Amino acid sequence: MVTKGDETRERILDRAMALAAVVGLEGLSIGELARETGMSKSGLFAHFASKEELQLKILETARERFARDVFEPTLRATRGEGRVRALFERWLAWERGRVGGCPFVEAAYELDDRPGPVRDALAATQAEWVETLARAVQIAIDEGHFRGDLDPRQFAYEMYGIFLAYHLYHRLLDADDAADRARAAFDRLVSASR
Amino acid sequence: MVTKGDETRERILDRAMALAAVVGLEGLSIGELARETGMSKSGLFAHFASKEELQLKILETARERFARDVFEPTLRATRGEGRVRALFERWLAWERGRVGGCPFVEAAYELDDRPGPVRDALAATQAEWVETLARAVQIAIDEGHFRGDLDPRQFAYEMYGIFLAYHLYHRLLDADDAADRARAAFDRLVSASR
DNA sequence: TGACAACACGACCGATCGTGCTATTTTCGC
DNA sequence: GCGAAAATAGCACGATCGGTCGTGTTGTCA
Repeated sequence: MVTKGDETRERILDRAMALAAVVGLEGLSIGELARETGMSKSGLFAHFASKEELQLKILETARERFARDVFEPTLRATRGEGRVRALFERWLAWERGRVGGCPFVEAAYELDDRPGPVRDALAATQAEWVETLARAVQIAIDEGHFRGDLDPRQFAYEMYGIFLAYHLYHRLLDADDAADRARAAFDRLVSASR
Repeated sequence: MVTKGDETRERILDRAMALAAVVGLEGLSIGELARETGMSKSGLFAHFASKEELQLKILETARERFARDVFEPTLRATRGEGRVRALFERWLAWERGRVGGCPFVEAAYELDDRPGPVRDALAATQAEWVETLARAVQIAIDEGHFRGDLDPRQFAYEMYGIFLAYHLYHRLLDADDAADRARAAFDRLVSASR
């Protein structure tokens, strides 16, 4: 059953995820999180043995929500090119929909040079996501929507790049044509793949 | 003349830039930087009035070196497509050549949601860089290397995306084909622009 | 309803944070 | 080589860091 503890735990992770997207997984402090959630620091430690475990749990939570909001809904959409397009649009919406942008991207550039279990976990989820993208592209090839000699992993690479640029233009440069540019780039990528 | 103070100042900024590329501009601590440079904390503070000023100086230093190592050498290269290609290659080399990757990229995703003068300064340099790229593309158009109806800013956007993906694949995913993928994507972009 | 586990708290630890102020050393023009 | 000026160290500050401990409160189930 779902106990009281599970609920507060969820509440904490919810705040923590939003906070981490702004200040980073490393910049997130237990004291600040306690203040934000209206709890005591020691109250938090009852749920998470250490800051590192909290960071891992944040990533895990983000992973679940990403799967729920971005990936899974596309399984009901058309296979092939339609699904690839749906993945892209939902990915953009995922970034737009949360304060601080995509927590994975924020963490990626923060942790890329800091060895440890948190970095490993993050790298694993991102590698998994890249594979997921490549698989969707492969299906589009099999369906005959995309060229037979198309490299699915190269497609995933470029798709990721378009997303990263979108993130930067949107969040740092405050460019309001960021989404237009992203879609234009993606359309070009798709067209060249047919 | 160049005094003793100027030298240590340079030395400090050198270390600080490398350090910040790993732990971030915010994660960089005065104490750690003092230890790294073999100075006392107060000794550092004689050079920088505050941590924020240090961060600004780090960005300024990075900007100078980027201009010197990436941009300026291309001015002597061919105009047009050749220069655009040279910019891309030197950009990749810039990332490869320093521990922690490109300090601008690291800072970009760290500061995008933290208002303040440091974020503003960073956003300004990146907007400037994007404009520089777009200008180089415009020249390639004028030279007849690229299509007349090509949007230089869209080109710059996609070029930036390819770089960002390269950074992520290289640093986080440890993909050793990161450079190959980047060049393949860039070649595709250039070909489609002719 | 009573017993027990789950949960949360306040107080506190040593370390480090960024940042002052003052004293000492080092450098450099004369 | 002397004296002023620049450069650096020493030391202390309040705040906060991640984390521990003992205790009280509260929810859950027999």
